[in-house]
Amino acid sequence: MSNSTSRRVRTRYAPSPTGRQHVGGIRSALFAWLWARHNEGDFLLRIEDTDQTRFREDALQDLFESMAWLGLAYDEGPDGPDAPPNDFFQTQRGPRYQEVAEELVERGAAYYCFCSEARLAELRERQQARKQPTGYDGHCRDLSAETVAERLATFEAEGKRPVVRFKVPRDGSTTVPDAVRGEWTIENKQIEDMILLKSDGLPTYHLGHLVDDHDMRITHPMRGVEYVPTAPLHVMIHEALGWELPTYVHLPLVLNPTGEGKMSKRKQGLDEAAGEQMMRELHAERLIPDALFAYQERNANWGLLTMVHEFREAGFLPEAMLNYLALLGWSVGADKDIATVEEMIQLFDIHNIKKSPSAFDYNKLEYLNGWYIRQLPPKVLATKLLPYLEAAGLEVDHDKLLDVLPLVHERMKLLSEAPELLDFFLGEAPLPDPADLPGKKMDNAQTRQALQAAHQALANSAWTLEGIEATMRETATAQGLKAGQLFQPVRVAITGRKFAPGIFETVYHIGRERVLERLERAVGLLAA
RNA sequence: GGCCCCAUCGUCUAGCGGCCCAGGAUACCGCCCUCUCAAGGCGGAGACACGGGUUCGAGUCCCGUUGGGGCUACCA
Repeated sequence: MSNSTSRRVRTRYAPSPTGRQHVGGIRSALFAWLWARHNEGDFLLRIEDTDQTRFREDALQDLFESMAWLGLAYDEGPDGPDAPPNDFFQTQRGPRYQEVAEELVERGAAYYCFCSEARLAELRERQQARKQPTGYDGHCRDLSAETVAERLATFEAEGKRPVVRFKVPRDGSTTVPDAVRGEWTIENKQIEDMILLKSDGLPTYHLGHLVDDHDMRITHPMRGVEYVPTAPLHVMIHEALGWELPTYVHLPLVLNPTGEGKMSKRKQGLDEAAGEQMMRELHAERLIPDALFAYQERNANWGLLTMVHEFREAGFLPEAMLNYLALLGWSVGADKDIATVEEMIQLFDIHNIKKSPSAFDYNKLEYLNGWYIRQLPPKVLATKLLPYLEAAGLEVDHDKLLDVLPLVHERMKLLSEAPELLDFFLGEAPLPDPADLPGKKMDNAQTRQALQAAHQALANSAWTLEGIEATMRETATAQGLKAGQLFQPVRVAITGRKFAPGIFETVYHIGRERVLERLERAVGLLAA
C-alpha cells in the first residue's frame, strides 16, 4: 500500500503555536527541508493550532522569524506573519476534519463517544488504583444505532457535541512503514480507541495532521519519536479511509548536554538560582564553552539555550546552527563535519538518520560558529557586528571597524563578543585591574617604571607598525626587561584587558593620544 | 506499573560479517608558533555496556541482562 517513492517528494514542518521555536523542533524542520530539497520536491509550512487553550500570541512571529533567519524557505505555507487565515492553519479547516470523521463513522471505523470527562477521569483513577493499564474502556464502542441517535439528539438539545473515537480493530496487527527504523509491526490490541474529533469540533493531532498530510500530498511525515507509539493508529486510519500510506520518518530525540533527558532550559522545577548553579557546574565540567558561558553570565541568562531566538541573540550564525543541527542524528560524512547547505542537500538521506537520541554539544556548536565566522568576509562580518556594538553603546565608524576587525576576526566565537573584543579600539577602554598590570616576575614599582618608559618612548616614536615595534623593543632592552614583560603591562594599560591582539597593531590603531592617556592612567593606578 | 524503542571514545558520529588490535570531529592533555588570548601545525590519552548464542570469522546477525529514552490527555 505504501508507494510514496513514485510520487513527488513533499515534506512539511507543522509546529503548534504554543511557544517560541525550540532547537529540537527546528531540527525536524531542517531534516524535512533537506529531504525535500534533496529530491527537488516541496517543503511546506503548516500551523497546527487546534489546541486553542495553549495558543501563544508571540509564537507565530517567532516561527516566521526563525525560519527566515535560518533560510528554511517553504514552497507552500501561510505566507508570513500578517497573512490572512488560510488553509495552512488547521483551525480554518474544521469542516474538512468533521467530514472525514463522519465518513469514518459511516464506514464503521469510528464511533461517537458520549462519555463525560468526569467519567473518563474516574475511569483512569480506578485503573490506576488497581494498577491496571490505563485507557478507554470502550464504553460507547458498541452502542446500538437507536441509542446513538437518542444520545445525539440529547446532546444537540443541550448544545453539546460528542467526540469521535477511532474503533481500533481488536484483532490483527499493523505494520508501519518507517524510513528510520524500518518496517515494524505491532498488535492492534495495544492501541486504544483514541479521540479523533474533540467536542469543540476540532480534530486532535491524530486526525488533523493526517487529513492535512493527505490533502497536502505529504510523502514523508517527519516528526519526533514521541509519535512512534501512535503511528500504528495513523496507519489504521489511512487503511480505514483507503488512503495511500506515507513513509514515516521518526527523528531521534535531542537530549541535554549531560545526556539526561530531553533538551530543556533547566531541570523541571528548578528556579533561577538553581539554574545559575546548574550552569556554573556545566561550565566547570566544560559542557558549556567559555565564550557562551561569558555571554550567559553577562546577560544573566541562567539556563540552557534552547530557543532559536536565544541562539541568534547570543551571536550564533545561521550557517553554524544548520550545520550543527544536521549533525544531530545524522552525519555529513565519515571524515568531515563541516558542510555547506548545498552539500547537506546533496548528501542528505533519511535512511541514514540514527535511531538513538543525541546530546546537544555546545562545544561543537561554538567551534563551528567560530569556524564560520572565520570564513566571513570582513565587510559581511562588520555588518553583522553592528547591532551588537551599538547595543553596547559604542558609536561605530564603519571604516574604523573595518581597520581593526582583522585583528580580532579569527578569535571571535560569538558575534556577541564584539564589544569586549573591540571597545578599546572604538571607544573608551575599561579601567584595568591593577593586579593585571605587572608582567611576569614584576612588582608594582617595576611595572610603573616600565609604563613610564613606554609612555616617554611612544610619545616620540614614529607612528607606524615598524616604528612602534622598534621603539617598544628598544625600550624593553633599555629597561632590562624581556619583550613580553613590557608588552603585557602596556597591553593591559591601553586595553583594560588581559587578552588583546598583537601589541604593535593594538598600539597603532588605538592612536598615540589615547595610548599616552591610558598609560598615564595606568601609572596612576599603580601609584599607591 | 503497562506498552514500545534505543545502546561505538566525555560528546557528535563513521562502520551496514572479514578492509577495524575500530576512522573523523569536538572536548581534554602536551609540544611547536608566539608579546597575552585565540587561530593554526604536530602528537597523546580516550569507545564497540555485559552475558550467551549463530558463523571459519561479530562492533556489525539472534536472544537475554543492564542502562537510557518515549508513550500512557477532548496536547501536539
